[in-house]
Amino acid sequence: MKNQKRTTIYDIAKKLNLNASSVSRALSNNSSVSETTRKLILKTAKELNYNQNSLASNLRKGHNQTIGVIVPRINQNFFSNIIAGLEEVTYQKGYNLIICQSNESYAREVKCVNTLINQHVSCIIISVSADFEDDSHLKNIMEQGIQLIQFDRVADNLETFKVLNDNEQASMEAVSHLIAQGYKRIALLEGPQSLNIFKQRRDGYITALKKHDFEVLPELMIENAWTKELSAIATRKLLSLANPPDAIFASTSDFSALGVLEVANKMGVIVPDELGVCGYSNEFFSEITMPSITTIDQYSVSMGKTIANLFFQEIKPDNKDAVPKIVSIKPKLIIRSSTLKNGNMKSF
Amino acid sequence: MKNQKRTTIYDIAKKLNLNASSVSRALSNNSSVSETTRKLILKTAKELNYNQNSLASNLRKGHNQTIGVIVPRINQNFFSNIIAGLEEVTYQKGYNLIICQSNESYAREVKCVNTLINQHVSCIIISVSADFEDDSHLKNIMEQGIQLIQFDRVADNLETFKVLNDNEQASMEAVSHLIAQGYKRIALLEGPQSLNIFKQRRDGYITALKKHDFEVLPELMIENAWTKELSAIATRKLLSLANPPDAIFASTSDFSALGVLEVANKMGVIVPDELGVCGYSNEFFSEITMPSITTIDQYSVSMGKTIANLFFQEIKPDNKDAVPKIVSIKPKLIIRSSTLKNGNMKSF
DNA sequence: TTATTATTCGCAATCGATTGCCATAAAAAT
DNA sequence: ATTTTTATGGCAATCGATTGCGAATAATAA
Repeated sequence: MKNQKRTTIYDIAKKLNLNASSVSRALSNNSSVSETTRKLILKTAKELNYNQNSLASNLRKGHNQTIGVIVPRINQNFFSNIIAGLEEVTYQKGYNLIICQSNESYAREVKCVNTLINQHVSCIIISVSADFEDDSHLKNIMEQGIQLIQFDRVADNLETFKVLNDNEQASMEAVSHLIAQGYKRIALLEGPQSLNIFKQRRDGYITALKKHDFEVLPELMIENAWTKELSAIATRKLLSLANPPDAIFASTSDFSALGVLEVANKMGVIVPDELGVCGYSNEFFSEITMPSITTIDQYSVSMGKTIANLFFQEIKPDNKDAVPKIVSIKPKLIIRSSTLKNGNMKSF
Repeated sequence: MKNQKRTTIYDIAKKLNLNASSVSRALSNNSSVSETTRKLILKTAKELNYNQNSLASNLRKGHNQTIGVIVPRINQNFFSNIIAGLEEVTYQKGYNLIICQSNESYAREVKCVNTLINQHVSCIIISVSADFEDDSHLKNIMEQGIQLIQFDRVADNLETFKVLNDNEQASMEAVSHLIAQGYKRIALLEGPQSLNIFKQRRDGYITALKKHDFEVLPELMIENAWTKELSAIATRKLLSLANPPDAIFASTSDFSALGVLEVANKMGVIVPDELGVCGYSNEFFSEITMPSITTIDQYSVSMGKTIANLFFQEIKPDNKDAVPKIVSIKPKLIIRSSTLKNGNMKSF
C-alpha cells in the first residue's frame, strides 16, 4: 500500500500529449472530443486506474451530489427504514447520503447541521431531536442556500418542505376502533409534548373521545411514558386506580404497548378481554406477541422514498422559487388480537 | 432563500483589509496571527455567517475527514447497530460517515466502492454482500491509498484489517449447550455458504458434534434456510422425517428461529420439551416470544465502536506500515427458555 | 542609537477538475 | 484555388482554503 499519488487527468494528459481539458471533456462524455481521442483517453484512464476526484469536481461545479440526513437514532427501526428508503432512491440518482445522529440532543443536532453545511450538501433531511429548542440552526441551513426537508418530527412554525404522518388522523382511528370494540375507559400513554407528533396523537385521542361523547379524563392521560419501562410504570399505576381503564392506547410506540402487555400479564389482567392495548409503529415484534398487538403502520421505507422523490422532483430542478410543500402520509391502522374483544384472535 | 453566494474567507479578508491567508490561519486557530486580529476575524466571520467549505479544505489538504461504510442492508438490526456504534465514535473525532447499502448485490457493491473512492474518503468499512464474487474492487481500494476495514462478512484471502465475530466458537458453544441439555439429534439451518460467517457457524456445529461423539448427519443440515419463510419450510421437512431432530439450531438468525417456533407450534411439537430451538443475533423479539429464544448476542453496537477505534488508534496515525490486524470478538450465548428442557422457563 | 531577533502578515502557488474562449486544422462550399 | 464552415483541442481562469517563503514592522538586545 504505497502512498503513491493517485492518477489525475493531468497524468493522463501528459501521457497522451494532450491537455487536461480534453481529458476532462472526454471523461464527462460531453463536448467536442473526437471519437478517436476519446477512446484513447478512456483506455489510458483505465490503464492508469484513474478515479475522479469528486472533491475537486464538486468544488469547481459549486454543488455536491450529496444529501445530509440527521435523525435522532440511526438504529431505531423507523429511522433506519427511512434511511433505507432514502438511500434506495438517491443511489439511483447518483447521490450520496451523509448520515448523522443527534442522539436526541439539541446541541449535537446543531453540530451535525454545521458539519453538513460545511460539506456543502445540496439538501439536508432532518427529523428533530426530542429536546428541540429553537429553529435558528434550521434557518441557517436555508440562509446558506441549502435545501431543507423536515420529516416526521418537524419545527412547526418554520416554512419548509415537510413530509409528515397524519398522526392525528391515525390516532383518532385507533381510538375510534377501541370505542367500536366496546371499550369504555381508554387511557393514553403520551410522549414528550415538545415533539409535535406526540401532541398530534394526543389531539387525535381527544377528538375521537369527544366525537363519541366520551369524557376526557386527565387522570387517564400519562405524559412521558415513551419507553417500555416508563410505560410499565404508568400501566401499573393506571391498573391500580379505583376506576381503572379498560383499554390503553400506547401512542408512543409498540415498545410502550409491550410494557403494557407485560404488566397486564403479571397483574393477571386479560388482554384483550379485560384490557385493550394498541401500540404505534408496527414494529416487527408486534405481530408475534401474545396476543399480537394492534398498531399503526407508518410505511417508513416508502416514506423515505417519498422524501427523496420530493427532492428530485420538486426541489432540485428549480431551486429558486420552490414553494414549500407539505406531504402528509396517512398511516394505516393494523388491527390485531390485542384489541379484538370478541375473541377473534389470530393464532400465534 | 436567495441564491446568494456563501461568504468565503476572501469576503472576510476584503472587509477587514487583510489577506485571505491571515483569515485562514486565524480560523484554524493555528499559526502566527496576533490576538487582536484573530478576534476581529472571528467576530466578522460570525457576523457574515461564515461557514468553511470543506470541499476546498479537503482538496487542498489532500485528505477527507470522511469514512465510507458499505453494508448489505442499512435497516437490518445488526448493521444499523454497527453504524450507530461507528457514528458514535467517528462523530467524536469530527469525522463524517457516508453510508451505502449494497442490497446484497455484488454489482451494486462495486459501484458503492467506486463512489467512495471518488469521494476520497480516508477509509472504507465494509461487510460484503451475499453474492460476493471476487475481491478486485477491494484491492482497488487499497491501491488508491484508501484504508480498508472489513467486518463480519469478509473476503477471507485478502489481507486487510478485519473485525470479526468468532462465529465458530459461538456456534460450538450453542450446540454444546444443546447437547448438555440432553438433545440427541440436532439439526442445523444454514445460510449461503458463499459467506464465510455461515461456513464458520457450520464448522462450529460440526466441531461440537464430533467433540461429543455425535454423528454428523447431512440430512439434518439444511442449506440456505436464512429467512423466516425458508426456515419454516425447512423445519416442516425436518419434523416430518421418519427420525426427526429433537433440536434445531437456526444458525442464520433469530428470524429463522422464529420460523422454527411457528411451525413447531402449528405441528403441535412442544418447545423446548420435544424440540430445542436456538437462534442467532439476539434480536429484540427473541426475548418476548413464547417460549423465549436462546440466541447469540453479537454486541453489535460495541462492535461498531471497536471498528472505529481500530481506525483511529491503529491505522490513521501512521498509515505507512500499518500491519493488518484481525480483531475477533467473542459473541455471547444467551440461554433462554427455548432450550431449557428442565422446564426452567422464564415468565413472559 | 544601531543591530538583532521575533511577530505578524502578504504573496503566490497549489490541490484536481471544469469551462468559456480562442486558435489551428480539416472539411466543405464556392 | 480560395473562402467559409466545422471539428477539435489548447490556454488560462476559476472554485475556496492552505501553506512555504519572504517582507515589513515591532520588540529586544547591544
